[in-house]
Amino acid sequence: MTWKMFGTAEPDVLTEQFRQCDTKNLLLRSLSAQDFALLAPHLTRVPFSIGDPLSHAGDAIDSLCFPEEGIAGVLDALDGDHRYAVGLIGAEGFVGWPLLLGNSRSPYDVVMRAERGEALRIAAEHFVAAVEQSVTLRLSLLRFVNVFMIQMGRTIVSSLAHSIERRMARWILLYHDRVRDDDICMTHEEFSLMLGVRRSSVTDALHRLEEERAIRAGRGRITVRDRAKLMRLAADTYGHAEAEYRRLLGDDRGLSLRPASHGQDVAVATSLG
Amino acid sequence: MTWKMFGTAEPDVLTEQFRQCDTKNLLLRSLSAQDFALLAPHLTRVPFSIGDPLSHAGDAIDSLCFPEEGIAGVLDALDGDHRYAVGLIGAEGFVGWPLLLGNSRSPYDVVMRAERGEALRIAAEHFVAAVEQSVTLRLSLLRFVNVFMIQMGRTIVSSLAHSIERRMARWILLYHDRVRDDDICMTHEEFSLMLGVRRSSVTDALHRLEEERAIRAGRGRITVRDRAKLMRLAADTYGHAEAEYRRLLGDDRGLSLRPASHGQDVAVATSLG
DNA sequence: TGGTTGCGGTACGGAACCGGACAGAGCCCT
DNA sequence: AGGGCTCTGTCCGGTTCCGTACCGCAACCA
Repeated sequence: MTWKMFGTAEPDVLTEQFRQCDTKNLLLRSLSAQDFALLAPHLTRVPFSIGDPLSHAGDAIDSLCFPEEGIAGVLDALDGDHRYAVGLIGAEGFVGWPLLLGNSRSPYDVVMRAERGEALRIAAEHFVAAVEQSVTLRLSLLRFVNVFMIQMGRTIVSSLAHSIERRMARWILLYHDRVRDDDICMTHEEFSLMLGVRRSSVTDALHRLEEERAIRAGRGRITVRDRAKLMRLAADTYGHAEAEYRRLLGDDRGLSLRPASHGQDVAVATSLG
Repeated sequence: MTWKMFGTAEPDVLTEQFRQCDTKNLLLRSLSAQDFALLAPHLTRVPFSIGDPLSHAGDAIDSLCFPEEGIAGVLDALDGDHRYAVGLIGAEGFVGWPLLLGNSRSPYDVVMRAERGEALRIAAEHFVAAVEQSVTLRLSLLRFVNVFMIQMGRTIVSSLAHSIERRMARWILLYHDRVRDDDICMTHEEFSLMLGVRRSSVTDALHRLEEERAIRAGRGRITVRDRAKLMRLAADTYGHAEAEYRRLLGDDRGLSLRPASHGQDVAVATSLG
């Protein structure tokens, strides 16, 4: 009797109606009941595999996704060869925000970066109709856009000012915030492409983080071992955007990203129970 | 009988009423007459000197600025020491967008980066009231926010992928787009702080650009000499955000940033005549 | 006119990181 | 068990860029 019953196939939208407590997307859960009701009739749960595109740079945005499980990497490309990560989006946000900003075409590639992802999808026309009806709905979604901009700003300054090791610590934390357990499924090669560094530089940086006992590295997997130490290593590259998220979208609604101290995501776990 | 009559002191808001053709801010000019009328009664023209803050990180946003002359540098700080540029805003946009995104506090320092700046200022409460009244007004402003996000994304990938020389070419173009003549007033020291590189690296990069005859360098000033060559040197770090601006806010209203080819800003000049 | 200050040019050693390459180690498939 | 593949660990020289320092020059001011 959990949401899993909707999981695999795409059901006829009209026959299913999501309840707000059925979704694991924090942004949707933070909405008022009325605002959620504007979106709910048009939501469809869809599965994603690693590498699946959620949106493609230059294409028209015909639907938006509210991730429930997994991580969406937002990538910008230079002339089509390498693609670099400008940010990450998980269950705390949504993909397709340019539509909210009056741009019907996606400026970025957005790609599922976890082996098993799930998202609630809504068609663009229904989305636009809903946000035009409700000021508060629009505001909640725009607040997430604001937080994402802050995350991008941090990406800029950390890439300008800090070593690969510190930036790695930051990205691992960004991933860790958005997965259930402590495992991050990603190869050094994928990390290197997203961070814009050499593959073996990733290897070296991970070794140093491992020596510090902050993580454990396996083949195609990184396990967070000491989150507090990672945060110390990431220093001021991490935490600002997350605090803004809590301030703007979290506090008064009992939601949060993974809490500052190490541990399971209590807020989500209890509110799901 | 030009707008200059309003220039120096701050006049009593109620006694002056801007006409749309009186402003040099491209965003305001692109609005419909009705949308402009919502803002106009509350606009005040204010002068800025180099270094003047338009907004301070963490502070409440009590007013917004639509630049007419000069350039606003958007800076993010790490723990208070160095500040790094994440983007530039001139007459094509406005400062204070977080308010539009449901955030009443500025995430960034915004500082005037030209010796003589001017902007139309509006109090936050009047701004909010106006954008809540008009969907089209809100959309135009949000479109600018969208373009600014794209500019930030480009800042990320260029800082990850490209040499100082190329990134310098990009920033010079970003400045050049936003000033009337071909002179950019900035010391190597200021450039180095904003780009997050060593001061003498700026000197070296400028020398190389000068050898290519793309610019001329003077004391505290850089003069654009061959814009086309600068664009070739900047490669794909420049042009994407600008094209999006034209697509979303320019084409159908006869506005544009400095055109792709070398020359004076014809569109603005003629529409002002 | 001469001092003061800030800006620009230059130099040097060292650190970080790159590009490329290669070998071993883990994993899957047959 | 063995073959093939991907991922990881490691090494090389070379380059970019940093940190620092020093000096000359321009602008400003008394």
